[in-house]
Amino acid sequence: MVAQQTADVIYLGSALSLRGTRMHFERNEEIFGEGEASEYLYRVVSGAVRTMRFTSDGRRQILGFHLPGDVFGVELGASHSLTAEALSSTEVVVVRRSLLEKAASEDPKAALSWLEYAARTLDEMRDHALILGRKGAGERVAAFLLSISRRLVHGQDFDLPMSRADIADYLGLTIETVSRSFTEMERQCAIDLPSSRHVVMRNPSTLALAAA
Amino acid sequence: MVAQQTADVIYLGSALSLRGTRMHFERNEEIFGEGEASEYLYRVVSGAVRTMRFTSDGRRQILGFHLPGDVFGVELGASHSLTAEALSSTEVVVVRRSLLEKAASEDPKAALSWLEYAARTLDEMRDHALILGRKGAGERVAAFLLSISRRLVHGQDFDLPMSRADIADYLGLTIETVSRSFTEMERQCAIDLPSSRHVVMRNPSTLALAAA
DNA sequence: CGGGCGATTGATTGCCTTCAAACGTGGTGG
DNA sequence: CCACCACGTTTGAAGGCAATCAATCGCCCG
Repeated sequence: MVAQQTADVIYLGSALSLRGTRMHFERNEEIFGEGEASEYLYRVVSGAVRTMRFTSDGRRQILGFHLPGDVFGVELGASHSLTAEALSSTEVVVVRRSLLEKAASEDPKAALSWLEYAARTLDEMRDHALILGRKGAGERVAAFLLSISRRLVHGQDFDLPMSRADIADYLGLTIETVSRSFTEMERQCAIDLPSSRHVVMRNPSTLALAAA
Repeated sequence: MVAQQTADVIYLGSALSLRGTRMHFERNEEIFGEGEASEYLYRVVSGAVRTMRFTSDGRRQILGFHLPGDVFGVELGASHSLTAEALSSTEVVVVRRSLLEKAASEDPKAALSWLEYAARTLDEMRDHALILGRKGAGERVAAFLLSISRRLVHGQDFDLPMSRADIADYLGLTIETVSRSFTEMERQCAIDLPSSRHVVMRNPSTLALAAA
């Protein structure tokens, strides 16, 4: 089907698209590991992915969540600088890294599109550093919910693709603190939690205020 | 002098160099502000620079320190996404942004060099996010000292170009906690502090251990 | 010599973590 | 179909680490 093929493309920046093929990963399956040769870049079709880095003693910092439509795993160096795992059963499009390199080395527009993607990623990481360095637990969780709900576009309720542990490791908190923040926001009528993964945005402005 | 002119070049990545001119900034002087049109990119000749972002209520997160030789202020978008200030009397080379854009749009090698720079910056920011999200005060300060000493290349002692407040806002801590961490490391004979800005690395391996 | 600012040190508070237990839900096997 | 188990989540209690509040120190400059 044409529609199917249209979906199997990775758009990087505004002027670079690459045709790829489908792959599937199960929940918690590693897509690539830190230090591994980077053979492919990826786009999430369905499901979700976490990318992360570890301290020498095993503490985990999740650096990004990748939702349907998002591109991840793009490396300039020979090996991956992050580890990526599927949050749930996940469908991705993969494109050989060599195709990207070829396009970028032949066409400045392609290279600039790649750069566009890198710049956006960097900007997001800087915002995250601001959150990690200077915000309290409630502010972090509120900002997280706003960010995820915005990215999942739907109306005012959505399903979180990740566990409390994942959220905690993304926000530099513990599972318990994340859980308590959720409970507190429910008490303030900012959100509803009909189940632990399902969030209803009852009062986004309260949430925005809490995110400072 | 030829030597002087050689210094007035910004090297971005491995294959892109741009000739620029000198500018001078005083201590705490703003070099550019978040949201301002980005007209130039910069390289530190002498002195040092901090780049930072603020929360809506004014808390500051320093995202990077830029030491002699370092490039900063490179933007892809029309405006700066950070604020930059001189840490002390600072000499920089500035290059018009349009020159970079022209080079990158004409030559894929130039664009890839720019990308190389962006990728390195992103990688550093990810490491910093790991520190901010998952490390304790002592670990943060130890990692900071190791990083700065490595970048200042000299032997085993050096002058910190930034205040305790700057270090605190970089590491997501308070002035007092940074100060106490320094004192504690001195007590453990990992460093000496003949003055508050002068650090002697007495035992880098102890420091490396403390950085976990 | 005096003033001001940055750094250090001390005392106390408070937020988040840690430890612990109970709860709920989804999945499996009887 | 239901009982049971496992795992993720919530909730509670206690502790610890860094923040805050406060005072002193030391140094650079006028």
